Amino acid sequence: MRIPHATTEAPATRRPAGTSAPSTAGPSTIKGVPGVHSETTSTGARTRSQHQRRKRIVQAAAALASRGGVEAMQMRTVAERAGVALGTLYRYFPSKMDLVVAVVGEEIDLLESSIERRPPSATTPSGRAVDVLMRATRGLMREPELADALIRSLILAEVETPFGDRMTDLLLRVTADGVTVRTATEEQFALVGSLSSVWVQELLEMLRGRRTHEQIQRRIEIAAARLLADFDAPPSAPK
Amino acid sequence: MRIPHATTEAPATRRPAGTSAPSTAGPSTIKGVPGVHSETTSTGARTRSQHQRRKRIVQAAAALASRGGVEAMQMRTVAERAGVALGTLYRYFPSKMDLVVAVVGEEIDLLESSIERRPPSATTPSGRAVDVLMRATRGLMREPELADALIRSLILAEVETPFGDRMTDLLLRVTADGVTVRTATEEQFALVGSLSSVWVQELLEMLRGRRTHEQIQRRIEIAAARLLADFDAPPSAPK
DNA sequence: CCGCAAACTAGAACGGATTCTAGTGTTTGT
DNA sequence: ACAAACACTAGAATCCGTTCTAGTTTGCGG
Repeated sequence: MRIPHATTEAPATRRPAGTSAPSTAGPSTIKGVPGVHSETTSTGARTRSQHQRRKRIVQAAAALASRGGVEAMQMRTVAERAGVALGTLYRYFPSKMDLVVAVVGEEIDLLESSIERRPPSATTPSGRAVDVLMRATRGLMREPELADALIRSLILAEVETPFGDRMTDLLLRVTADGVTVRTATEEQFALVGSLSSVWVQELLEMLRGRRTHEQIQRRIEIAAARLLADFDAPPSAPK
Repeated sequence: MRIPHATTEAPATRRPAGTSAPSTAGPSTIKGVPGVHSETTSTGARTRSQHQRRKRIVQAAAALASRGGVEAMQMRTVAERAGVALGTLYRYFPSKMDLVVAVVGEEIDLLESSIERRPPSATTPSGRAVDVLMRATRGLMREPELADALIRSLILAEVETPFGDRMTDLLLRVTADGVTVRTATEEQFALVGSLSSVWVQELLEMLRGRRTHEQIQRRIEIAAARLLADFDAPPSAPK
């Protein structure tokens, strides 16, 4: 029998030692959780312990990435810090990128709730859009290494990109009152999406050290003023 | 600033060991190398042979990338196909990314000369911009694997890449008559740059299979109409 | 022709992501 | 309670980018 390597802070797994189920808050669509092929009937306790394991992994990953960027976030190290075996880490996140995406998800959640807590106060739609984007920029740039890792990885993602889409949705909500992804016209969607594209690229330029905060703000303002002109003063509505 | 024509690089000295440079020298750290960019046969055979070697390398890389993408473009394989040793390959291109950048450079050269040969015929600046961007899109999508590899790699690049900049310059030239990177106002530059950003992101979406050719065209048109409105009908100069 | 320095070659070595192996708990169905 | 199924672990193995080593070739100045 193997002795539990107590080297890390979380030996884990021996005993889930959990409390009563708190009804598992949070997003139920967990991506890399093992045991997917099993029917839904299974497991109350297992799920919880797995939940915690996953959480520890993501936390360890974020901590490593926040200083040193992706390079510092090595799979072996993440596994070690999280107190799981490398194979287990790969069971939860089939690739490094999946792990990065998970970390990003948390960041976006943060921004979203921040905006709910304190909505943009500008009077014009484009003003509110700029507000949101600059707030997102500041939030991301608080941990440049992390931001760098996250942005790049998301752009690379083969499939779904929760980033651009969620940001577009966010912008849509703060610019056009009551409009959501489902009710927006093709044109509205394209325009807000374009603004989001511009922001992403500007962010990248900033991470490359080719933009200052002020330059980004200026350029976003210029782009927003043009792209969202119809939102600010709808042509169908007289002034 | 350095050279306007990065198409002629030459072997440079090795970069320092240790971690990969975070944001140091760009892809073309040119060091004192016998007149490579000169057609003059002064120093003779060596230069020419190096030129050819470089060409063979880039061709081999492009050929490999055009099917199979970046993954298929393995440094060992490139070296083998080009008939050079791995060490030599690394002397010419200090990293895989530098090689990718070189391949992209050729693609952009192609587009540039195509545009010189047959300039966009639309009457409005935004129309010409859309023309150029769609032509670039078609050109790139002719080799989707290659395009995918190139675009992603370039966006990921730590350092500056000639991609966005050259495209922006190109757009500037076809939209505002006689305006170049050096003479454009900050606003013009920001607007054209934004359009370029939108295009890049749309291209990415297409590569992800989330856009058709027509959708891209539509969205680019929408964005261009707004972003380049002042170019189409300058507020200061009545038509 | 000589010798030097840079460029080239073949191949080993190294590092990090990803995969594979074998074995040890742990959960679940009956 | 027992066995099949599954989650986990430690560690070896593999793949590919990059670096390093040692020896060979090439071109140029003298």
